[in-house]
Amino acid sequence: MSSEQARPGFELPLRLLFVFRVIIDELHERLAREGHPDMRPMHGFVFQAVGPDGITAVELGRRLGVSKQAAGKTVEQLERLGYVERGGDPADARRKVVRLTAHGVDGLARSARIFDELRGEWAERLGGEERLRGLEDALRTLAPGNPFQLDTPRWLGST
Amino acid sequence: MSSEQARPGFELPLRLLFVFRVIIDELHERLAREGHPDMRPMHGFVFQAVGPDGITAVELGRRLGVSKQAAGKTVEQLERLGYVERGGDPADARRKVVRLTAHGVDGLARSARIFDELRGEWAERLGGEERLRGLEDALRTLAPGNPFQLDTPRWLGST
DNA sequence: CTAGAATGGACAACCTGATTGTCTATATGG
DNA sequence: CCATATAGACAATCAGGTTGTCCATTCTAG
Repeated sequence: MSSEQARPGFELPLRLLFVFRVIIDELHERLAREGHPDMRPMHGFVFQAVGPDGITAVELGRRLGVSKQAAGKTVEQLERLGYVERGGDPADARRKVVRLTAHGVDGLARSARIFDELRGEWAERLGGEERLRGLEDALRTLAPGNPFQLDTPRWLGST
Repeated sequence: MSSEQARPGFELPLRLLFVFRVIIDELHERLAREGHPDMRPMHGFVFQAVGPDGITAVELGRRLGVSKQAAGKTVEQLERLGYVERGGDPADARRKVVRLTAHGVDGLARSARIFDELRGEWAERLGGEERLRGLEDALRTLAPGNPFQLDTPRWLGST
């Protein structure tokens, strides 16, 4: 009985990207207000990869899906911004371990807190936590894998 | 009665991006099999902007959120790949209008068809067209705007 | 009608972020 | 103990984007 007009197939992917952008923009707007105006969308992924134990440039490159040189340059920038620092590994003189500074830990913690706040707002907007869970579940159903390993940077860009 | 464990706020955005990637990868895998191995994620946006009437480099740049020079370079590449061609505008000697070639129209049509096929598969995976509509509606609720104007390329990249 | 402003396009220089290739130093395992 | 693998540094290069400049054409006020 309903009108059952077909929706175009490109709507879903466009919406997915658009909502992602809106969310990330909102996150970084709030981060900027809380003392992290230099944080960029990619930094969260890097911080996550660095983790509490630190990481080497080579391993970071692997996780992010880029060359070790590219990972090294990213680390240099983050070092300049005061988010990470590099130190030698006493157990292996070849390795230089990248670790989060206090500032980096702060940025990571604030990101997590803001994401959780935002999640509450999304749930409210959708009319309840259940709806939000339903959304997340639907997305998991469509793409069950682990969404973490992101080499996404240049994936989109390549014209 | 349910366990009600809190989900982290970063799950949703990560899932959104991940599903987007999976969808776009699937699209381009099928496009490659159908004679368009050179099409890239960005091309769809460009084709859409070019449209049936053609467009100038300046206008394309505006729509894509990049400089006219960048838009011009993109057009050069698409021209080299045989997707578009440039011709003069008899009504305005300054303008050079970019138009889709037959090959470009074919690519655009196949993209639309594949997206629609994929949409059917997603609906089935989710357990029905209604579920898919619910997903799309939820995304619209979270970010109501027009998802089209995408300057997304370097938005993510900026380290 | 015409002079000045606005527009479309081309060209050049430069920046950034990535890539590959090469080199050295250090570990590791047969 | 030597051969191989690994971590990191350095250099050259590339791709995609930006700004700045210039010219041709069109539009618009006087």
